[in-house]
Amino acid sequence: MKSSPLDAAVAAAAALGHPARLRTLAMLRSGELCVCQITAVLELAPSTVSAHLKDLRRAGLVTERKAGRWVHFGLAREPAARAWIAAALAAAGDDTQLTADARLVAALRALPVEDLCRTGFDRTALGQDRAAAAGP
Amino acid sequence: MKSSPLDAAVAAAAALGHPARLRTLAMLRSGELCVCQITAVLELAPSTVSAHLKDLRRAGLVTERKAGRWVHFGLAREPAARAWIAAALAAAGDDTQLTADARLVAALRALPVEDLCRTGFDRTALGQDRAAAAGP
DNA sequence: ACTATAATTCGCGAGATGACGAAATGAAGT
DNA sequence: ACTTCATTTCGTCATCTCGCGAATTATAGT
Repeated sequence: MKSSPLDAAVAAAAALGHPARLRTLAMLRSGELCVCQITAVLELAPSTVSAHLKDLRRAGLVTERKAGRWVHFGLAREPAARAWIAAALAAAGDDTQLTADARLVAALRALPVEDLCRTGFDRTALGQDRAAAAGP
Repeated sequence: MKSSPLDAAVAAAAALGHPARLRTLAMLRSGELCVCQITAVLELAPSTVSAHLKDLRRAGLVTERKAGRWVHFGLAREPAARAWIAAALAAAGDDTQLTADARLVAALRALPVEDLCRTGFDRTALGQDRAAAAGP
């Protein structure tokens, strides 16, 4: 397997060239997330999200950490990866979609992971107090 | 027109996610080039190169300047574009393909454009002093 | 006008990509 | 062992991408 620097750069750029993957990277800025959390935000099938995360990992943009039943993903810490992500997110800037995702992620983090993965996430509860969302 | 910052970033990344387009951007670091010059280096059909350049232009990574019969392309000067290109070329680093392309471009620039576009470029003319370095 | 030619557009075929649901995998909890 | 459930893998389908050659457009020179 010969993977030239050019191929690596092309792979990284291609991985960034999809809204779901770019949104995922933006979400991970606030810390690690498990697949079900990312799935809840993107509103895609779990298998689809898993495939996207696989792409990001193969491009070296993301790290994978298995913790029991869940798999947590985080931003890769290699300089090349950080440069790519910085460039991409600087270009995306203050996109409304990304900021909405970030808000949703913040709400998600306040919930126990188990509840989220089981039931999905009720997006209508966002505007209100988080305690209400944690209720019945 | 519905072009969010996220869409723009995705488009830019997708444009970078192809070896021919990334090689083109690398070539343009040394200055403007016309389509036939880029075609000579990439060794693709003119229609294919034209399509790639269209992609790069629509992504805002490249500028187009018509000068008589020829169309000259150069790197876009917008900050966002420069950031993308810098990130990509830093990641590609000192790729052998890119350096070979750069050498070929240098030779091309020494020729009058008319001769090049007419006959294509005889790559064996480079062979005298460069074939050993370029490999078989 | 006429020709030559740089470049683009068009149409097509082959292959890659992205979405999904169903089934398989693997780690906890009972 | 059995069940539960988060995640992945697999099969499939629709769509997009990339390459080419042929036809078209546009500009320069005669």
